[in-house]
Amino acid sequence: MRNARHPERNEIEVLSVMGALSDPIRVGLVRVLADGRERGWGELRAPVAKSTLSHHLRVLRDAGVTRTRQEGTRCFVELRRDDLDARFPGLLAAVLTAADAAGIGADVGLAP
Amino acid sequence: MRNARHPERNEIEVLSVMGALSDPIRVGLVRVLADGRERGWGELRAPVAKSTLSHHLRVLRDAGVTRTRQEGTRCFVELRRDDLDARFPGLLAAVLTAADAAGIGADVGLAP
DNA sequence: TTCGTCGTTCTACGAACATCGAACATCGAC
DNA sequence: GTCGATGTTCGATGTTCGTAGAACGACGAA
Repeated sequence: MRNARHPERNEIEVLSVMGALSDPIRVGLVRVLADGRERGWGELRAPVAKSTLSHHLRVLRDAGVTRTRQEGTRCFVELRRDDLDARFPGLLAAVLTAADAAGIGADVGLAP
Repeated sequence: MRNARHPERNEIEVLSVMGALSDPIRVGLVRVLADGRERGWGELRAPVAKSTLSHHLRVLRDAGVTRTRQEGTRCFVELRRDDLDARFPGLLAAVLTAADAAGIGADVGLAP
């Protein structure tokens, strides 16, 4: 959003990323974004209130996991895969594989 | 830990592991154990009270990150590297590399 | 301008967490 | 049996987290 603080690639901290990826909703969001496509905020579906979804997206953004871009009145979210892979090689892939196998965050998805 | 519950390899959950590895003290403990050697409880040094250290070791154990063995009145702790690598390939290595580079948990060590 | 949409922020609350000191249980040594 | 060492557990405390609803600010459309 407006005061969005996206950490630079070399400012991304592993503890923050681990913390961000220890919640099922947030892992679900990452899974949805894992195809590399940018998604509109309103496209995202999660079993939580709007304010809670905003909170989770903020945690991901602050940790450096996602990037949020504002365009007019709406936002687009994207996974910072390149930055994460460069900084923590193998981490994202490991989490995605495990989450996929366990079905974690399966209740997070996209609008029909 | 007489009632120590060590999850089986296939019971280890990625969210629990991520949560366990999102605290600097616990990451420091994992770094100390990363050489694969089993360590005595009393050998471990961390800037927290004994009860707090016990708590952190329990979190790691419950998550399946470490294994605790009791021998008489003392305990020995060990990293479950094989199980973690088998279940979440690349995860532990990624975290250890990042933690090492950032000096996370550097205040955790071994008795002289 | 007025209205409605979009997403954030504020406020609040219960749950979970990190922390400590004290009390406890267990075991080996004397 | 008694003592000391070793970890765990309990109780308390302050903090952080996940959650929701309400209010807000920014923008586009009518």
